[in-house]
Amino acid sequence: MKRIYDEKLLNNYIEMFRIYNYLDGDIYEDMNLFKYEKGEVIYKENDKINYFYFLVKGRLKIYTLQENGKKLLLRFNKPLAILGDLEYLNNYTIKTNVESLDSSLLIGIDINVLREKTKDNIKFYRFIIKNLSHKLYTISNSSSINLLYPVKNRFASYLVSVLDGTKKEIMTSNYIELANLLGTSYRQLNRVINDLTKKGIIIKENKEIKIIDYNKLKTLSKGLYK
Amino acid sequence: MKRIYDEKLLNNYIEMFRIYNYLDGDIYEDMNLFKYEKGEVIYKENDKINYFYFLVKGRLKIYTLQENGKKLLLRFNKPLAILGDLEYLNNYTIKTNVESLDSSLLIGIDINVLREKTKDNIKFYRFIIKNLSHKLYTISNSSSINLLYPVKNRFASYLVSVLDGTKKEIMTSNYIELANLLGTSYRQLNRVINDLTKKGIIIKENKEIKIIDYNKLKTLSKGLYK
DNA sequence: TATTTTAAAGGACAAATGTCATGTTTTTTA
DNA sequence: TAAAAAACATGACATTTGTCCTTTAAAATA
Repeated sequence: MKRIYDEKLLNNYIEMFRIYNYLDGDIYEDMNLFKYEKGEVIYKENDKINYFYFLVKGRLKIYTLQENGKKLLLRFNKPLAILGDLEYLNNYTIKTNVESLDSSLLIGIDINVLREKTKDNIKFYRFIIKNLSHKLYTISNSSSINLLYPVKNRFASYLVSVLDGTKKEIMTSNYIELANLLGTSYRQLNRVINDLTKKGIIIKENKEIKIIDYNKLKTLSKGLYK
Repeated sequence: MKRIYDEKLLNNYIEMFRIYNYLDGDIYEDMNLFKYEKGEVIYKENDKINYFYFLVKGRLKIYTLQENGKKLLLRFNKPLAILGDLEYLNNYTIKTNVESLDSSLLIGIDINVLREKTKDNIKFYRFIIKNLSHKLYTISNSSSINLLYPVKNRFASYLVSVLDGTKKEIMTSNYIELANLLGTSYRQLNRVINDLTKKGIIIKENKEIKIIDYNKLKTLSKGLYK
C-alpha cells in the first residue's frame, strides 16, 4: 500500500464518481488516495477498522476464511464500490478479507473522522443505506441459491450472469478460484465443465469458456442470480 | 390480517420499544396496529411493498421460495424487528416471504408516507442503517457457513446458537421446518440427529432435544453462528 | 534453454446428501 | 371415539461432492 500524493488525480476521481453527491464540506481535506498492488490485502478479517474506502480504480476480491482453511469468495467489487459501510455505525470488527486483484486506487478516509463529520449528513446516510440494501439484496439471493442448487446449476447461473448479452465467452483467470467462488472443489467444477461440454453447451478453449448453446445454459441457470 | 383499533395498546408498544427514539412528530398519527394470525402471510415475494412494519409481538418466519419448489428459511424474527428496511430507499419488490408463526402484532406505516415524513430524519436513518448492517452481518456469516460445512456442523451450530447458556433443551416445533432452516432434507437431518444421539451428545425426548454433552456440541459447532 | 513451479485433467474411492417408498406414531378433526 | 391427516422414522438406492493421487500441460524462472 502506498499513499499517492496527487491532489489533481484525487479530484479527478471525486469528479468522475460524483462523490460530492454524497459528501460535502470539509471532509475532502481528509481524503487520501491509496494505491494497492495486486495481491495486497486491504481489509483483514477480525482487524479493527481504520479506514473507510471508495474503490475508484481496479478490482477487489471479497472473501472469508473458515476454520477448516477453506476460503469462500463472496463477490468481486469494481468502482464505485465502498468498503466499511457495514462497520460505519456498528462497531463490528472487519468480517471479510478484501484483496486487490490488480493495481487498485482507493480513496480512504479515517473512519472516526468520517463518523464525526457525517453525523448529520443525510445525503451520506442515504448513500450508505442504498449500498447496504443492495449488498443485502444480492447476498440473500446468492446465499439461497448456493444452498439449494447443485454446482451444475450454480455454474450455469454464474456463466449467464457474467455474460452481457453480446459476449459469448468468458475469461477464467483460474479454475481453482472459480471453484472457490462457487463454493465447491476444483474437482467438482471440473466434472461439471466436462458434463456441460459433453452435452454441447459450452466449449473450453485455451483460457476461455465459449458458450455454444445459450438456451440450454439459460434453462440450467433457472434464472438464478438474475 | 385485522386492524386493531386500540390507541392505548398502540401507545403501549411505542413506549415499550421506545420507538420515539427513532421516529418523531406527526408520524404517530400514521401508525396502525395490525394483528396477523398464525400462518398468515405478511410479505409475499415479488409483491409491491405497501407497509413498513415494526414487529412488536409474536414471531415471524422469513423464507424464500425457489423455482424447484424448495423453501429456505432465512431466519426468524422476534420483537423488535423491522420489515421493509430493504425496500425503504430502493424500490425493490419484496424478495422474501414473511409469515406469522403465531398470533402477532405489528405496527404498520404506509411506506410512502414514511418515506416522505422521514426524509430528513437522521435518527431514523441511523436506525435503518444499524438494522441493515446487522442483517447483512448475520447473513454473510450464515451464508458461508451453510456453504462450507456439512449439516452435522450446521446443526450443532444451530443448537448452540439457540441455547442461551442456562437452558439445555430445545423445543422443535417441527423437524421438516428445521431441515428447511438448515437448507437440507428431513432425511439428512434425521441421520445427523441419530448420529449425535449415538455419540451421546444429544437426546430426543418428546418434542425436545436435550443437550447431554455441551462441550462436544460446541466443538462440532466450531464457533460458527457465534 | 533447462529446470522448477503452477495449473489442469481425471481415476478411484469415500462421505454427504437427496429421493422415494413404506411403516409407525401422533395429532387433528369429523 | 373413530377416521383421517400430519409428523416421524428409516431402509434402499442414486446423485452430488470431496479427498487423495498421478499424469500431463503450461508458465515462470534461473
